[in-house]
Amino acid sequence: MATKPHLESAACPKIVNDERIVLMGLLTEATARLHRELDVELERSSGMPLGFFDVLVRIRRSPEGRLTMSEVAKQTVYTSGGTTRLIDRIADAGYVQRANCPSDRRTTYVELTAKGLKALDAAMVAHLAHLETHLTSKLSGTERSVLVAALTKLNGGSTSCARSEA
Amino acid sequence: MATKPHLESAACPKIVNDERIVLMGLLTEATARLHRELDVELERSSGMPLGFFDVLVRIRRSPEGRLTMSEVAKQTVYTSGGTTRLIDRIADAGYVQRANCPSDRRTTYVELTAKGLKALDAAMVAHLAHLETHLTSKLSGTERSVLVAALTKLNGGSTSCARSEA
DNA sequence: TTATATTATCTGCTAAAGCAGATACTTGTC
DNA sequence: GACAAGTATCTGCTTTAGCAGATAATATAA
Repeated sequence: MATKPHLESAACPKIVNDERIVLMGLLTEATARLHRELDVELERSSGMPLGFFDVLVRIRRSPEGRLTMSEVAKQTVYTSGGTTRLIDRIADAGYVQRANCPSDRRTTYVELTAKGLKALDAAMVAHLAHLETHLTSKLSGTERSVLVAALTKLNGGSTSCARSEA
Repeated sequence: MATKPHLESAACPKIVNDERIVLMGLLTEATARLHRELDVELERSSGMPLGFFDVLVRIRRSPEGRLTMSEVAKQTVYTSGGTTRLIDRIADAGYVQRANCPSDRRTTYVELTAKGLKALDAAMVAHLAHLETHLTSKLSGTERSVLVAALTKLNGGSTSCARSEA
């Protein structure tokens, strides 16, 4: 073995640099890196994992102040089982609580506790600074708005917020 | 208990819709969703997990046709331990092999096997079609290029490929 | 040279997340 | 009303990834 590198590809020499592949690669890499950096910093400054923060923000943003388990799952792109345990952990930390839905006994609401709201407000301040450093300050205004528009499209047009009139 | 929703936030009512928060949320959600969809489809059409594919592409794209473990870790944003096991799995599947570095006995190269190259070529065809469906067809040409530029900046300017002359 | 610091990878253990099936409830049809 | 189909959530089990420390090799300094 110890095959010398530089095997020749059957199909095409540099299809790996196809725009689509490159774009997806960049998306994956940038998001993962950002996630890593922001999680470390948020945990350090506020003691809250980024995964918790994401959920709290989405609940806070919801018109009713609460989301069903399914809605959490959809927005976070977790499976239902994953969501169950994620919410378990956030509830163990005291930030959210489950509540029954009177009209459909299958569904469970997740809502912020007073402690969760307070923790969210505190984490928000720190997190905005971290975002400024790692995300927004590195992009121009045009880039930011094109990004928002493009990512919104990718998410199917609406993302629980920030729906423009177009 | 059973606290009524709509607690009032101390800081600010709708800071959760701050552009920075929204942008990050979109990035996370879009990437996760895309990853999920593409992984399912690639696995179905080529039997290859997207995580394997990502690594194979990056090795293929490297000038030497091989990457060190550290380089794989950096590009995939995995820890060193995570990378060790990811490469173990890809090697178990027969797609890559480790090779020694003669000049530094600490470093290990990862290179494609003939089987890996073949599998990559096959998966590429299918994956490009999936990317077209879920990613590029949903965006305008301008959006795609702004995205590439912006994400490249976020990754620190160079991403092992696609460096423009600017 | 010898000691010290740094770097590259791997390992043991734990936490997190997926999958598939279970349970409980609701809806639609006859 | 009763049955079939669909939906919402949870559980058991397995895979994956992180963390922190181990090992080994290299680089730096005295």
